[in-house]
Amino acid sequence: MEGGRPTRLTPDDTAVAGGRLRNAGLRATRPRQTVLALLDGWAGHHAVDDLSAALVDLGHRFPRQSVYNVLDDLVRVGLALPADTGPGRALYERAGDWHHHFVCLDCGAVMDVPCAIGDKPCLDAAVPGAEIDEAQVIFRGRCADCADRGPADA
Amino acid sequence: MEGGRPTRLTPDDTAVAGGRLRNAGLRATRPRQTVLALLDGWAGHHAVDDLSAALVDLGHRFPRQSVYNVLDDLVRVGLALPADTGPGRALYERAGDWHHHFVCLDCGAVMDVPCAIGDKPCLDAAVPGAEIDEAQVIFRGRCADCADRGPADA
DNA sequence: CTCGTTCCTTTGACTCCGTCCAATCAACCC
DNA sequence: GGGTTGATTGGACGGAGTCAAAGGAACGAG
Repeated sequence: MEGGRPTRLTPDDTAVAGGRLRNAGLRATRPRQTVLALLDGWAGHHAVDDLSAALVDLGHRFPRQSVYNVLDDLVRVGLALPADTGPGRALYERAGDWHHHFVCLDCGAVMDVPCAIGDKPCLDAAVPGAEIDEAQVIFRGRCADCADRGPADA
Repeated sequence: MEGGRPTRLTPDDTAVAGGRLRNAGLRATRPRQTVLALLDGWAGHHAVDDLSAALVDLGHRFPRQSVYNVLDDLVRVGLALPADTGPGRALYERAGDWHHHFVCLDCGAVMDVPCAIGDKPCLDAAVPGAEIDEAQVIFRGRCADCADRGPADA
């Protein structure tokens, strides 16, 4: 799997992240650069706590609130995406093609599902008068690993 | 809208609910009968706290945990549905036709969106080896009321 | 009807995620 | 290199959901 959790962030990484931030109209502060660089090098879906822990491992300790602030900003300008997987703690992922998510009911794994359309909104709904921005699909079931392990046990 | 919050629960209501519980393989305990009767007579999507408050108004005070337990059981046997609307507090609704949800980004209103198929899974996904039980769609945008109130203000 | 087993309910405290607020500090513009 | 604007920080708060243990109720058998 490409994009495993980065083991270090080079000055280049943060510099690139800074440019992208400024391009998006955001100030290139250290927390933002760091979080964005981390997210860019780390595929998958990550809870705020996981991101915080990863940052600590990389030598950057930020308060919880800073991570929340940064993620809110990144989502607002489209540099990060909130990964909809239903109730529970929020997950974030780096920006990319519009896609959906499959959630395993057994092990909780989350994986991307390519969207047939690739842009949003990719489905239409019969809601009179409403403006639909996006249609997010959550597939639920049992992933290949769990399906192999047994018909329906715990 | 039919099915506004019930103002009372008759002995008949709870008796009927008891029968449905036993049919589903559950013991017909008082909390279960009461919650199920309330849910059946109350269309829409309700948070656990809202249900608790409604129960108090009806003269039934149950601990939070009892409501959680009952809802878990009802969902497990298919007498209630968790209404997927993304991160945040969990919403529940009475069982019925399989459908999706539209969430207004401005006012937070949740409304049902009929599913074209009406059964699950209503969409397919390219997840090799996985068993897909359901595909839940969350539409996001601005509801008719909010769209009328202004182009894109707060 | 009564007993007994099994399952459910209840109680309280606890954990975790996310938010609010005020004060300090840094980034960008000139 | 200052000044202004905006972001970061830290502590405290609230709310949703969970865990474990003890008491109580529902159903079936006798």
